[in-house]
Amino acid sequence: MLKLSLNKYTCHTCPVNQLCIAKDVTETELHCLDSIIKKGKRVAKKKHIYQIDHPANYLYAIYKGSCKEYWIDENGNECITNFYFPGDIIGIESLSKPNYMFYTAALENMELCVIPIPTFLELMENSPSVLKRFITITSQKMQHDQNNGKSITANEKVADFLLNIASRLSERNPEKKQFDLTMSQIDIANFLGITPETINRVLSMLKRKKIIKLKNKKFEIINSLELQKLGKLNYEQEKIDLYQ
Amino acid sequence: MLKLSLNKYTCHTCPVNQLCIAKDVTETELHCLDSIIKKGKRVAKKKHIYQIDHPANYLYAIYKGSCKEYWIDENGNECITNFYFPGDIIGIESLSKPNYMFYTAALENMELCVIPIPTFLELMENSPSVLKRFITITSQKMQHDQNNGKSITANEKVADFLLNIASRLSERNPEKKQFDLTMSQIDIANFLGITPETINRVLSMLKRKKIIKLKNKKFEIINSLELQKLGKLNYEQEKIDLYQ
DNA sequence: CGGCCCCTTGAGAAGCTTCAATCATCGTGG
DNA sequence: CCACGATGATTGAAGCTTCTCAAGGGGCCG
Repeated sequence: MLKLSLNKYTCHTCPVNQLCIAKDVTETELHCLDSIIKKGKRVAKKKHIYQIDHPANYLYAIYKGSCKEYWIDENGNECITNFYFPGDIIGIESLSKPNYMFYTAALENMELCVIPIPTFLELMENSPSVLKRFITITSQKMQHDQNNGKSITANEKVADFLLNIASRLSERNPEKKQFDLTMSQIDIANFLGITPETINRVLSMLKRKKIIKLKNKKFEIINSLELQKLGKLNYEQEKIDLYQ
Repeated sequence: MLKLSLNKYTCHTCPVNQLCIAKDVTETELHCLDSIIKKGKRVAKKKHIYQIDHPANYLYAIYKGSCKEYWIDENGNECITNFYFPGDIIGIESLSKPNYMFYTAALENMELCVIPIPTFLELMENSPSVLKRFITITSQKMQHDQNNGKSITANEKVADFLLNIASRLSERNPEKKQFDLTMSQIDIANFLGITPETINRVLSMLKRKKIIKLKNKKFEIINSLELQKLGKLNYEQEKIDLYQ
C-alpha cells in the first residue's frame, strides 16, 4: 500500500484517469490494468512515439504532453490526422493491424503509459468493464472524427479548431483559462487543409477583434460567444471580413 | 438444416459476410450471431433508418442498398459524415450512447440486418472471435475516417471520392466495372464540403477528358491512372485546368 | 403530363493560395 | 554566454480557385 501511494504513476492516482481507459472500471480490474500498463515512458519533443509501418505492439496513453498523428502524402506533405492530449489513447486505429497506420510525434516533452496490445486484448476478453470502457472510447473517437473537418471556410475551420482544442484542454484543467498551443501554425494548417498564411491571417484577425489572445504560443479565448458565432457566420450578411 | 439453407437471409449464405461482422468468426459463434440478428428489415428510399437523439437500441448491417449518415448544422445544412454500402455496419459511433448521434437515411430501397445492441454487447463479452472482428471493423473505420477529407482542392476531393466509392463497390462486386452513384451531387457536395456547382464542374471536366463516364447516375471509371494522378496533381505544373 | 428536384452552365464576386520579404524565436555550437 | 542559422510567424500583392447568384434543361414521380 505504501509503495503504491508513493508511486507517482498509478491509474488510481492518475490526474487524468477519468478521461482514460481507467474510468468506470471495477476496483479489481483497475488493478489488472495497473499491472499491465508500464508507466513513465519519456519521449522528447519532436521525437516519434511510433512510426508508420513499424510493428504495432503497443497502445500509448498520454500522461503528460501532446502529440500529432500524421502520414506523408505523395508530394511529401505531412497530412495531420489528429492532435492528442493527456488522457487520450493513441494507436487504436492500429489495434487489429500488424503495423502502425500513422506516424505519431511529440509536440513537447511527453510522459506516456505503455499498453501492450496482446495483453490488453486478453484483458478485454476477460473484463467486461474494460471492454465497455474501450467501446465508449472508440465510439466517442468515431463520433469526433466523423464530425471533424465538416466546416467549410477558413474562418469557420480555425474557429471550430480553437473551440475544440480549448474545450478538450479545459476538460483536463477546468480552472485554467489560458493554454499552450503546442502545435505550430504550420501543423494547424496541415491539419485543417489550408495554408499557414491563411491560418495566420485568421488568427491575426481574431486578435485584432479581441476574440482571442495569442502570444508566444500562450492562447486564451476572450470572447467565446463571438468565436462560436464565427463558426456559424458563413452564408450570412454580417460576416467578419478576413482582410479587414 | 434444410430450413436454414432455404432461408435467403443467413450469415452463412450472405453474399457480403466477408465484409461484415460474420467474417473470421468460428462456426458456433456464427450460429449465435445468426440467432441474434433479425434479417430482412426493409427501408424505403429517402426514409430514415434511425434519427439523431432517438434511443439507440440497434446497430444495422446493410444487406442491400446504400445510405447516408448526417447531422444538421445551425443553418439547417445537412452535414453528411459518411456513405454506407452492403456489408457495412451503421450506428457503431452510438454503441455506448443512449441515443443515436446522427441521422441515417436510405439513398435507395434497402434491406437491413438488425443487431440489438445489448445482446450484441453480451455476445462480444463471451465470444473472443466476435470481439476480435468488432475491433478490426472499428479500427478500419477509424483509419478511414481519419484519412478522410485531407485532400485540399476540389479536383482532388472529387477524384479521391470517386476512387474511394469505386474501390468499395468493386470489393462487393469484383466483376462489375459500372456502378450506380446512388447519392445526388448535392449529397456529394455536403459530404466533401464544397458547393454542388463545383462538384458538377469537376465531374463535367472528368467526362470531357474521358476519365470517367457518368450518365443518369450510372458511373464508370475509364482512366483510373489519370484519376489517381488528378488526386495528386495539386501544386504541380501539369495541372488539369478545371475551366478548360 | 405537370411539377419538382436535380443537373448544368455562365458571369461576377469573394476567398484562398502563391510568392516574396521581413521579423521573431529557439536551439546549437563555438 | 553570445552569435549564428534554421524554423516559424507575419504581412503584402497578385493571381487562381471556388462560391454565389441566376437561368435554363432534363428526368422522375404522382
